[in-house]
Amino acid sequence: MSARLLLVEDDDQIREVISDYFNAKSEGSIKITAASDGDEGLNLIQSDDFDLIILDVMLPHIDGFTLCRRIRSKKDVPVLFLTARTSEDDKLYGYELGCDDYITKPFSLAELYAKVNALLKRASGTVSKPELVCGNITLNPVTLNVTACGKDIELAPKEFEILAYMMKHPNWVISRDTLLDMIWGNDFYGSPRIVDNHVKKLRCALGSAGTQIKTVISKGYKLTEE
Amino acid sequence: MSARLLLVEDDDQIREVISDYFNAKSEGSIKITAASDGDEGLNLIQSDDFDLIILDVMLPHIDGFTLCRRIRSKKDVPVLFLTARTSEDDKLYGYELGCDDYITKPFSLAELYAKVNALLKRASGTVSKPELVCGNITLNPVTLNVTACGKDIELAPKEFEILAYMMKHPNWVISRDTLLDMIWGNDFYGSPRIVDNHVKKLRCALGSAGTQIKTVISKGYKLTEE
DNA sequence: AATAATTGTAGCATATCGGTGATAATATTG
DNA sequence: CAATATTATCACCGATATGCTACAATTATT
Repeated sequence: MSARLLLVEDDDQIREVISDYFNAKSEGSIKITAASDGDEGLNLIQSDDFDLIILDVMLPHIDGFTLCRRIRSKKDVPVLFLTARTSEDDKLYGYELGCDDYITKPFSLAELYAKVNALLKRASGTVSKPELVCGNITLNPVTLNVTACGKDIELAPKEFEILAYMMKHPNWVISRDTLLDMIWGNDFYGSPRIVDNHVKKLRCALGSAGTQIKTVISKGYKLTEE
Repeated sequence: MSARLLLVEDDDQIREVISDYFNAKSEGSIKITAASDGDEGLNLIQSDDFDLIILDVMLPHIDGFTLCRRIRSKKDVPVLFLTARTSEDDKLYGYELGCDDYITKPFSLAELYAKVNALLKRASGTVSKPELVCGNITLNPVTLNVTACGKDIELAPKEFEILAYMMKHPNWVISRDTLLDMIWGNDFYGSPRIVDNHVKKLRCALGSAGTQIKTVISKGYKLTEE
């Protein structure tokens, strides 16, 4: 899958960091064009086609939401907002996000990358069913796709179900018994150690994102964003 | 299920967006009445019955927590706070939530909708335990997460149980024997000094919030809000 | 039916936790 | 201030929980 992104961001440093990261991580399959202000961004949108636009809410001269509306009047392209937490909360939450999404600063590049991939996939698909995202992992309950660090992952059924349950309850400490109840059902009378086993395989399958599954001794497991 | 909601929020736009969303989504089964300031809200509460109140913490003239206390003096109705993240965190933590909950901006309308439904269900049903808060410490009996000064804390089982017991009885002086009974059970015949040991580790784990556990000489321990 | 993939079991290695006792530090009492 | 009682802290080792591996049993696929 190849995609073209437009990044509208006034801070030179951030622009560069994001561009570099995406170039390296996607190995060229994602191409980023950068604009430093709204006008430049609008011009690029008219002359080029993009699959996704990353938009800083705080831009000089024009704010991201206004720019977004202008973009929408020309093209129907998904927008991912970059926003600082306090200052733009109110506007953001009054804004009808539609099929868009937002990410609040500070954020990790990996997180941004994961979210972008999720949005791209969502946009290319049919329905805009919300995708579960937790740190570097995404799980789509409709398409049943799982990605870790932007890459597609194949999971065995049990592994998938465990991950899905955890993704629905991020940061919850989930006991082995709970998992046995929810996934195996009431008619399973084996040892809870079986959960360990599948969790182990799940961690492996997730690669470096496997560390997001934390063990909480004597309690169970917990899926975290890091 | 049909429910009446009161929304107290000064921003016209937000009020409208929320009202519209709930009307559309619930297909009329949830009726929202909106108030733009605290006084109007109080009047409505006296004249009407509501199943849930959504309260912006930042209101002109009066803050949400104060308003909430006044509401409580009249009616025992669950309250959902809307709060921006950084600015109101401290107050929120110090506030005894009771059967209430809060949601931080920015949030999606779907998220708010889900939370409201959860609260309504909880209120109509029996009980679902809310998060315990004491000073800078929070403990969620459902997710088993513990935070101190806003940061997630990892606790060993015994430490967790001791803290949980104390959080359920803030400001009580709890004897070592009581803790031994409640946590170790009747089949423990060692020395009560063991409690000291775990309390020590607990204090360490809590970092600067560890000072909230006070020793009451010859009596036991006490968890305070400072 | 044969093969492959997945699931469940068992056991050992390893990390973490819990309890003990001694000693230091602190508070209380006379 | 000295004597006493109470609590804090530490290091140690046994107990417990988890990670990991290999293999058997089951199920799905061809």
